[in-house]
Amino acid sequence: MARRYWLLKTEPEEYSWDRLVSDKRGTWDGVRNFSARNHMRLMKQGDYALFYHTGKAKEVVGVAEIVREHYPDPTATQGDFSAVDVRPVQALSAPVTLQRVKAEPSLSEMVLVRRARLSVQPVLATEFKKILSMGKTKLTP
DNA sequence: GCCAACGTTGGC
DNA sequence: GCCAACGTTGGC
Repeated sequence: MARRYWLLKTEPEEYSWDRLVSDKRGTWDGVRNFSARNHMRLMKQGDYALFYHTGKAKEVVGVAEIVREHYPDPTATQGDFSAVDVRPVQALSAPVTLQRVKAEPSLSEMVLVRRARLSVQPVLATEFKKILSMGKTKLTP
């Protein structure tokens, strides 16, 4: 089964890439949107996710890997929500800003552009590769 | 800080 | 099951 690609959005003040790097592993919880949750439930171990800083930064800063598939969100006191665990794979050599994503014709269909508010999004393999090349980054296995 | 977009809730 | 009202997100 081929690896699938996602995008995880976070306020860096809340949980940043640097924090994930120093933690070495993080729990992605607190998602309270059904569409986002449903995407999390489709994530498989080994899938890659673009790590996107929203708010002030507005840029893709790194690649994370799903290391634990969905389980009940420990922070959800009510409702049916899920969490996954991630680890940092690699920082982008050059962060890719939202501005550049929007200016790139081949990325015009990205969910990030079309449905900006969705916090957990699917990403096409072609889009994922494009972001990496715009970020001057080659993943080292 | 504003506000458009959009997801959720609840009355009918 | 529809849809108006409401709340939240996030880009600008």
